[in-house]
Amino acid sequence: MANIHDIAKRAGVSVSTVSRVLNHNPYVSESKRAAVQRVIEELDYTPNRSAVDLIRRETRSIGVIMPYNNNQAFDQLLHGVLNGSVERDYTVTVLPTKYDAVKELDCLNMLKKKQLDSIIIASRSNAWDAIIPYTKYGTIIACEFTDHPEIGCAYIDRYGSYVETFQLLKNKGHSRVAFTTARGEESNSTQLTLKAYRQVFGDFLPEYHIRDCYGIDDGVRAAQCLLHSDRRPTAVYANGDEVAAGIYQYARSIELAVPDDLAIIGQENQPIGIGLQLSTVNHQLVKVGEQAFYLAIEKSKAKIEIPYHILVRQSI
Amino acid sequence: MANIHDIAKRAGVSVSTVSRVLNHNPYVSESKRAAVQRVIEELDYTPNRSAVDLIRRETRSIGVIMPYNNNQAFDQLLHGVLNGSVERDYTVTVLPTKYDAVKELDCLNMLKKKQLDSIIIASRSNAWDAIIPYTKYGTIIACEFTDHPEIGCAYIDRYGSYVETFQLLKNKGHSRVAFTTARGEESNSTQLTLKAYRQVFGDFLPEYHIRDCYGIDDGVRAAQCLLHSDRRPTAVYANGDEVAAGIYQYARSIELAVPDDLAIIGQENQPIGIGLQLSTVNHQLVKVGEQAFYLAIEKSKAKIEIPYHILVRQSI
DNA sequence: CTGAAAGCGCTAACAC
DNA sequence: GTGTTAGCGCTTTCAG
Repeated sequence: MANIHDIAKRAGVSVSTVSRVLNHNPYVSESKRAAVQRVIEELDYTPNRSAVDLIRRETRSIGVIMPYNNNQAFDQLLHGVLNGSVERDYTVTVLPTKYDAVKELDCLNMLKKKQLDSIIIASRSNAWDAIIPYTKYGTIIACEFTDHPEIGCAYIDRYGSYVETFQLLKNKGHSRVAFTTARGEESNSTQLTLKAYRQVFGDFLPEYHIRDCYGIDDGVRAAQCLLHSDRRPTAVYANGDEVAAGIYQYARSIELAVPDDLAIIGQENQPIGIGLQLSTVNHQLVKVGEQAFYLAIEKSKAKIEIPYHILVRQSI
Repeated sequence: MANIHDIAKRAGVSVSTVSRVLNHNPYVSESKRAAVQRVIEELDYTPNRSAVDLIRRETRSIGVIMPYNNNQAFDQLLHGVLNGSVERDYTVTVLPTKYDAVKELDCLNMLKKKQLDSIIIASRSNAWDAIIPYTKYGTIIACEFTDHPEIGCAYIDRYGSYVETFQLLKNKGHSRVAFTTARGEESNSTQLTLKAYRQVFGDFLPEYHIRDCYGIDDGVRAAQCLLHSDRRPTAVYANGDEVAAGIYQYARSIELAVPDDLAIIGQENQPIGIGLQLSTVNHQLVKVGEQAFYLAIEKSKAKIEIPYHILVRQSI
């Protein structure tokens, strides 16, 4: 493969001139520019990206830390990041961690290797204290709120969203309200869900909290646990529309009417919920991803809140 | 940031020795190795990845070309690729093209820039003739069969799968069979679907082919077109379980019984189909992705077929 | 075992 | 405008 010297020699100019035409530097005569351009095409030359990155000290590529990629919510987020990357000609690398804290740190270390300019954390396992030191090596953007000054945030007011949703259910006369979460108390979302629940309803039966919910099948499992209880809940707030769909389906299968016997509301406005006419709260994760991307490339430490919308359809 | 020279100086050795310990070269005395190691920790040193890539002439990172990331099928494939990458310590970059042929070529060009060692094509817009030239710069793996000797393939026998599915429907007594596809004739899958259909049923009513189907809502739309026709189909083969779910739902909403009034079979064994007990043909896209990954890192040009499975559940 | 030295391919002062 | 030159941070002969 030809390099910049080959081009220079063949075009009868210096490497600086070649570099200048490559980088659209205006201080090149039209004749030399044309000559260089011609040779570039003749030799089918393309600059070596590693060499450019090395000397420029940046890669124009960013990473997205997410536990899984086969998850609707993370996928929406990634979609937003990709939208931005296409727009601004960045490259995005997906960094799956499966919630392994050590692996997560390895990913952050790519900043130090100068392999990535910045990293967007869709969800994390490490405490902020363990993450902060890496801000020394590159930009770190969180998709949740944290007041640490070194971290830019594109976040949703989850606590507000959860409180508002539970309040909505309460206003509709529900007092026995169950809910599902993905992870347990180690998760920020779960913590906020619990806090919001207590804020609205006070204490709750532990059996009203179903964990490890990700997809439809988990929703079915949740419904099985919930709907045969003596104190069957009259409403459930699911942590995603797929989970909500599973609950819906199981409820229907045992002849419960939605929303009369059981009100259901999900999250993220996913396709399946649209189809089933399930109410949902749309956290606009695609927008969160887009915003996170822009914060990342601007090396911003701003805290940007993305508004959420509660969509009331047939299921509550 | 410290570099290899700083480490060498401070440890009282040459850069070669530092490089050796970095790369676990056995020809280093224990004492020097220890000294170097200590300084590396003292100075919190990590090798610069661009410099390493530049001189090694490889990046240990691969790209995945896919039109969208918010698509269940591509997502499964990507998931497989990521599985492999975690295992073998590679990095994966997602290259969304939105089926823009020019953008697709730009992505392939990352091989030439030496930014990526190889590229997996999940779905393409360009003809093979336009793609082949890039094999000169790196490994290209396809997730479909092509007999070109320069391209490694991890593929499913789609034609066989489609024929078998249509035949299954025919054996069950269906003669009015409709089907959905994502893209039109420019797509390989669509072409094979049409070919398989003709093989089993001979010619068909154009109205039995619904295009642009990706999610549940497209399934609903397809059902609306299909189910009010004079020659209403008695079965439909959907190009994904989400689409199948949309069809299922609409059918139920107009009081059609599944499978008695309408048989439905989807593809990819997606969560929604499991929930709805829809029959499906599982093309094992995660395995396709994993296999594609291994072909990529081994720079293999092998053609590996991944078996598919027809899962008969309640809907046919 | 160890070190000197020659690059990898490119950018960016700096001098003309 | 243009060329010379000094790196960027690393690996890898090649001698010793």
